[in-house]
Amino acid sequence: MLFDDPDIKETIASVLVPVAVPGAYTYKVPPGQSVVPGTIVKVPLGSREVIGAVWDIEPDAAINPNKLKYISRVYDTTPPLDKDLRRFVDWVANWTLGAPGMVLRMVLRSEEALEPEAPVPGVRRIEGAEPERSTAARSRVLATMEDGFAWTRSGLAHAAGVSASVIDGLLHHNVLEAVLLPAAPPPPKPQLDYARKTLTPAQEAAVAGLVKCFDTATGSVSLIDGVTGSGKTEVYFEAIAEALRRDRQALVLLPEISLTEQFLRRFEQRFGVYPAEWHSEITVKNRTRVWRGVASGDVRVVIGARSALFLPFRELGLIIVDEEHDAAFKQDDRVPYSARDMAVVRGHLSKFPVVLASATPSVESRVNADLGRYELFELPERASGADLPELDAIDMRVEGPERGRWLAPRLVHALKDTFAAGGQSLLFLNRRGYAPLTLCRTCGHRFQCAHCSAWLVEHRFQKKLVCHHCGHFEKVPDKCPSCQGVDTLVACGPGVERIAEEVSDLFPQARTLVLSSDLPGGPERLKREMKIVEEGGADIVIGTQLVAKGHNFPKLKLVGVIDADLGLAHGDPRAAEKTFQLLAQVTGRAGRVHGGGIGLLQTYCAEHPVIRALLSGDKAAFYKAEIDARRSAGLPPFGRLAAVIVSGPDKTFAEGYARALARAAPADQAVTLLGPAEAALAMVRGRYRFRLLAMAPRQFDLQSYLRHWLACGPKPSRGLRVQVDIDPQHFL
DNA sequence: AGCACGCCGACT
DNA sequence: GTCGGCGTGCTC
Repeated sequence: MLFDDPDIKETIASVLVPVAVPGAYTYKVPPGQSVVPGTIVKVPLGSREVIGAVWDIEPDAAINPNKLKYISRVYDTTPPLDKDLRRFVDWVANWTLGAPGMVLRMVLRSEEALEPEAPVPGVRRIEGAEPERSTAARSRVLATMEDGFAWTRSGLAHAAGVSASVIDGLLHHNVLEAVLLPAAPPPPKPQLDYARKTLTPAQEAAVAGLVKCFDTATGSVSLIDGVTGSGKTEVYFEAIAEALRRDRQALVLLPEISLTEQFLRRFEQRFGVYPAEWHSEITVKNRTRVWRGVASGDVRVVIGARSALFLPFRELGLIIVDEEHDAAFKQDDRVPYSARDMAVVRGHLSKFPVVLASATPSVESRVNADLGRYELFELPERASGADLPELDAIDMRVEGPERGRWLAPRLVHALKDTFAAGGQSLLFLNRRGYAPLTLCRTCGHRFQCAHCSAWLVEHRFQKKLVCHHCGHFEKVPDKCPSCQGVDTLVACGPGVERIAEEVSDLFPQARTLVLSSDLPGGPERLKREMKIVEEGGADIVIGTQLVAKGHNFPKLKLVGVIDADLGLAHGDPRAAEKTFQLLAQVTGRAGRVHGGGIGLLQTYCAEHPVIRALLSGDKAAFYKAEIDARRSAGLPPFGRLAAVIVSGPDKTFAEGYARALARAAPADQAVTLLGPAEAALAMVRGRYRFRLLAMAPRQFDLQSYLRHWLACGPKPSRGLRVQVDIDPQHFL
């Protein structure tokens, strides 16, 4: 036999397996089979079989040849992963200090897609055959089939307006026969000139600039900074059209699944077809279809969540990251990566343009634009010509409401006027529940979470006290657990439920609606209510941060922010930035379509740079203040870096890596290497911008510092975890 | 004794 | 990431 011949050396290949091991494993290639780098294979690993990809066909001499196993299957109908994608996987693994196999796992997320496409079962008329007994339903089916073509069972039932059992009956009586239809045809291609909109001069300029980026042989990054309603989407569409014109695929990354739906619709209006959709909640069938289509090139445009960045595009030529400042682009579990940053990397490796867009860019992107690393396109006006909302602060120390009320008189007046004029108002308060703190007026007892030190938030609708940190909840007791006093508990401070109470008190005739993620009815009800608001079926809406993005509210005239300072006081070094982004987003919704919007911010510190920048509309002032503030706080000035936490048994490797990073970093990147205990302290003091993912269970010091953190956050797990939060721009 | 659970190393 | 081995501690 061929492979017994000692003269013929067996071919071996290194294969990346989807497990957390540092590198590729070596396998023997079965005789008669051939693989190339990128070929997807199935290999035995321990007691199971896993999907992996050939990473290298160089023999690795270090492994005992007797230990080598055979590749058990070669997926030769699936195109091998191309060089750029393999480099990208390695790059991300290297950046996140993760195992390359774990990154590859994100690419191979649809095992079904590797099987050759199965033909679809269908039915066809047997020529000349007539049913013994004809019924109305049967005749409708036969009439529908007049053209002689084969149909799918459910498609035919639907078209003829009968149930599938009628078809089964006809099959049984040999009037129809079962046939196999060729698999679904590729999806229709977007039509470049289907409905091109007239663009404003600013939009045209941005489009022209982006089109030029396609000629940059090295790839480039652009930042579109456009106010809410400035028509960023129309600009993306023209960039996408350019990519398609150049026979390249395009990818649009959105931070949240809930935003995809309206994006899909708008894409359809522009290009006449729906783009492919990719996120964790699509069905297995669609997932398979999109994965295959992207790899074959049949799918030209994908709209997706961060995981879409790892799809095996055949000829990707553009990535657009919408709402680039959004923290949802960061993945915290498994491989911790920032999809926005890794999109920049993927574009760099494959030399195509990447577009970051936001009405409130992150500080690091703004700095990159200021330094000329990114092209900057500004869209300062609304595309509809509507004015930006007029914003004003209500200083609660001067014109606050009476005790026990939360809406300042001026805001109440504005609500009254807006309601009288038939406009819609939104009261924004980023605090779920009725009241953030409950205490006993007799003994001062405060309700605290048993698992962490956070206050318990009263939820009056649900009659519960809930910890918003870890999810713990208990029933609202009828007497104080400390002094046994009856009816002594008082709610302190407002939550959306309490604001709603005040609103129905003040405006009993108005249609009010609370939008908060924790209300009974779940996501479906929320979706319905969003729609009601969209259609103008509510006069006063009280909402938490989920009203900040997504749906467009055309009738919205007034936005009142209840506690504009909320979030500014926290230790989070990004607090100012996050607050600015959130408030700019939510107030930007007022008068978005028809203009004439008003925003009122209730605040206790009207001089805060965030509030001042919001009121003046001078974004540049905000960014300047923020960069200065970080500098004087000893934080890395450009919002890019921060710290590398090293913990776990394999410290040597991570420390070596961290030192190399520190050495390679330019002078403006204060890379700091912290041991676990220092890291814990630094985090408690809010000195560094990093997140803790997990840590080795044996790090006692760290655990005692962070008991609270651990009680609420991710479970400790063994092994090495390192979080690097550094802009990769310098390392490209 | 029997097994549930957590820890840990191995996986080519 | 997943499996299997092993020790600990608790229950039918």
